[in-house]
Parts: sequence; C-alpha cells; structure tokens
Amino acid sequence: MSEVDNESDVVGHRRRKLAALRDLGGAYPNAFRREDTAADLHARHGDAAKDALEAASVRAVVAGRVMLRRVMGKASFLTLEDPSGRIQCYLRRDEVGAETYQEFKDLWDIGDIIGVEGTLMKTNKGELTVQAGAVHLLAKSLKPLPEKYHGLVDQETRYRQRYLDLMVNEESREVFRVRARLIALMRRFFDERGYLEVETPMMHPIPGGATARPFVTHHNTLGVDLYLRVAPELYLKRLVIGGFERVYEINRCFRNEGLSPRHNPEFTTVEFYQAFADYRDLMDLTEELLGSLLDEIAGGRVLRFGDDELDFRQFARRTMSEAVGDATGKTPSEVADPEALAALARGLNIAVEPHWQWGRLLMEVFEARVEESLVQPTFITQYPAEVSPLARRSAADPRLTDRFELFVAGREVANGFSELNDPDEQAERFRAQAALKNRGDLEAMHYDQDFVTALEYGMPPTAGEGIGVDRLAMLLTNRTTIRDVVLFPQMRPAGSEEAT
RNA sequence: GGGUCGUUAGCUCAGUCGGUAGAGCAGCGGGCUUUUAACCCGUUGGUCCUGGGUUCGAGCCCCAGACGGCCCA
Repeated sequence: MSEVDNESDVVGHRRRKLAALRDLGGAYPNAFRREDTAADLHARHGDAAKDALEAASVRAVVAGRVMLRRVMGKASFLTLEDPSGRIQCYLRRDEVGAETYQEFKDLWDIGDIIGVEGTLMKTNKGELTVQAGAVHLLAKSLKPLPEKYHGLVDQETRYRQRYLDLMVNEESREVFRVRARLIALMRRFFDERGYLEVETPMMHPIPGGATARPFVTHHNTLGVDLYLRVAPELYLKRLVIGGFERVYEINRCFRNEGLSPRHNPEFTTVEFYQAFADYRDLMDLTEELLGSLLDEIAGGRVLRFGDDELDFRQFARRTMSEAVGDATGKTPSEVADPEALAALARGLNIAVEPHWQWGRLLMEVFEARVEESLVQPTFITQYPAEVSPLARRSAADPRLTDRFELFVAGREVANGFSELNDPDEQAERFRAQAALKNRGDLEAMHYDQDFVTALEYGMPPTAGEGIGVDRLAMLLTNRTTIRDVVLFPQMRPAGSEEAT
C-alpha cells in the first residue's frame, strides 16, 4: 500500500476509523442477511397510517449503502440505498445503546454499507422509516462519494469509474436495466419462434461476415494469427447448412475503427437466420420484434427520442435508388447512370475511386445524402450487389440484391437479406472482395474457402439479419451516445502517450 | 485526421482588467431525540491537466502536448 503518502484527508480519516473498527472486531463481516428491500417495504407499508403502523409493530431487516446522514446529539436519520431504492432509518441512542450510537457517530460515514434491524414507523412528515433496534457496519467505505445532490456529472469519470456513476445516478442504473430487459425480451421473442440460441467463435482464422477492419490476435500454441470477429454471419450460415434452420446469437462483435458517439470497438448484435424465408419475411419479423419491444419497454409504439417523435406503428419501405433520387432531385435514369452518380459523388466531396462501379457510387451517395435524414423507421431495400458480397441477387435486376437496412433517427439499426446460397457465385464475389483487398481496401473481405466448401454441401434458401443491440438500447433510453448504454465503454488510457 | 469547447479542493461549480485562489456539499471540532439536499457555530483542504514561453508578476495571455465533450471527415 503506497497510497498513504498522497491520500486525501478524507481517506486518511476513514483509514483511522477503519483501524478502530478492526480493533473493535472487524469492519467487513459477512454474517448479516437482508430480509427486506426498500421497494418492497414501501409497497407493502407506504400507505399505512402512522398510528396503525406503529401499533402493528412490523419488523424490518434492511441493508444497503448510506447515502445521506442527518446526525443529532442523541438520534439520527440515515438514508439507506439498496438495489430496489431508498429507505430511511432512524437511530435513537436510547434504543441502539450509547456505545453503538457513539461508534456510529465517530466511525461510520456516508458510503458505508450497513445493515439495520428494527421496526417500521412513520415520521411526522409521513416518511416510512425503519426505527433501528440494532445496526451493523457491513463494509467500510474509504473513499468519499460524489456530491450528494448533484451526483457525478463529469462524463469522463462516469465512463472510467462506472461503479461511481451507478452508485449515485439512478438514471444511469435505469439505462442498464432497460438494456438487460431489451436483451431478455429479444431472447424470448426468438425462443418463442423456434430459433435456437447458439454461440459461434469470437476468434476467426479468416475474418468475415462484414466489410470492416478486424482486430488481430495470436494463438501461441497453434502459431497462427486469429481475428476477433467482425460478425458471426458465416458461422451462423454454416449452422443452417448443418440443419439448424433457425438460429440466433446475441453477442459481441469487434471492429477496429474509430471511437465516436455511435461506435465502440466492441458492440453487441443479435444476428438470426431462418431457412425458407426471404428478406421481406425478415422485414415483417423486424417490425414485429421492434413493435413488441416498444410495447413492453416504452408502453407503446410511439417513442420520444431527443426532439423527435418516432412512430413505429408503420415502417416505410423504399429502394435505395428511390431514396437517392428523391434526396438529390435526380431522375431514375440519372440515378441508374454511373457517370451521373460519380459526378454527384464528387459534388458531395466524396473521394471517388476509379475502380468504383455503379453500386458503390450509389451506396456512397446514399450514405452522404440520405442516411441521416431517415428519422422515422424506414427500410431501405435493393442494395447494390457490389457492396453486398453475401447477399442474393435480385431476380429482377442482377446489379441489386434482396437486401435491406433499417434506419431510425438517422442511424442504421438493422441489416438483413436473402442469403446468397450459390457456392459458385459466392466464390466469385469473394474473389471480387479479395481483389479490392489487394488494392489496399482494409475493409474488404477475405476469400473464405471453408465457407464456400460449406455452401457446396447445399444451404437451403435462407434469410438472415443483424440488429445493433446498442443502438436499440440508445433509442429506448433516449441516449445519443453509445457510451451511455455500454457499461464499460472503450476509453483512451488516461494520461498515455498517443500510439502512432 | 480537422475544427471547437472544456480540464480549478474528494464532488458540483465560481474566479472581474494579468496582481499571488473562492463557494456549496463532503471532511474535521462543537451543539442539537422526528430529520429528510437537516440545521447552527467554528474549521482543514489546491501539481489551477502537463511542459515550455511572454511578463516585475500567469488560473487568466502565447506555443506544444494529454484526456474528455461536441461538430466535421
């Protein structure tokens, strides 16, 4: 322990108190058992009349962290917080004993974890309170809590020391309760529909399933580099080939890209696959899923998000070409013309690469001009094949695929398509991606022979989709920063030199 | 990567024209047996993010850097 030199006065005082507590027989006992929670006591007795409650002499045994203290000479009030909420406790010297009361006054602090056994009462102001018969210090807190009224505001500290944020900011706790509920509801949704929950590898010998830069790691015994997965897609499709015709996975993906209010290098998706279905079935399913999530969590299908009111009662569906045409005022034939699109892209300050074809140009213009304007839930369909190397081509136009993405509040929330199950065409698409990679495109896909081999055994016609869980959580908790919905967001190490 | 704003006591924040740093809460000492952001009296506490520079003098001005927020790419 080398912190003695630089510890603050507060910590010094508390360490002395801790030493005194140790002398008295221990400051970290583990024998106390809570019998009642704050919320439960409020629910059962919050409405009771003062006299009736005292006449009933209801025993209560609570435990939690001391959040507030109002100390008088011979009696004190404490506000105790447990995971369910807060409950006030009342300590009278004459009831807990002079020795204990003195110990409480001298050695206990805000932030300590304590247990209180006593009887329920109501104060003159009508607040339900545990009148203590016995009190126990259960864990000494050596560090001062953030300010009792303003809480912890500093965003950097809230992210770096999330436990402090959770300790003092109820809104922050609520965000993560909603997130947990969201995930539980999604599990139930897929389980009820016969999808099998599976876990596929996080470490891939060949990164695949999305166009994104991967993290690289190394397996010592095998002597090979492995990639943290950018998507589980190719493994989930192998499972469909194996006969698990409905599968889903809720877990982390990793992408080696910048940090932003919308991007954390590790993020959570739910990805699901269903044989004998196409992308339209998945759009219907997505509407059903989001609708039911909103019903359960937001209590209805209209959601307040920032200044917007998002209406999930109806989802728009438009093709990418239509959306680009509307946003740019171009005619369908202009949108279908690579030269016109290239000119449009340059006009938007997009660094157009000479090898980009029509599809890539359309996608780039879409991302630059349309994406952010899609506030109400909107499916954009018919993505170009050039930017969709795993998706099935549209029967009507081979330049397009039966793919969609869902946008809400200007953010991509879901991406799904009818799967490409022709092994020869998949091989061809991989070759095109590999060619891009050779040109230096760090996000292009690798050629995955093992996956092509799997396809050669025959994959039933299938549709698959991924939904960004963090982004859903942001929508449902009205947060504009992914860091607010990730418990421990990635941060630059404090005070480090910048890596080159 | 660029722009911009921020970083001051444990926390939340002030800090005038460049003149030697403050408040509230927390802490410490005292008082108070129904308080509730308890209250009353007294009081401790500072690497003003870091490193340079300008100046008689820098929390404040200039330069570089770190970390964070926001905007853009």
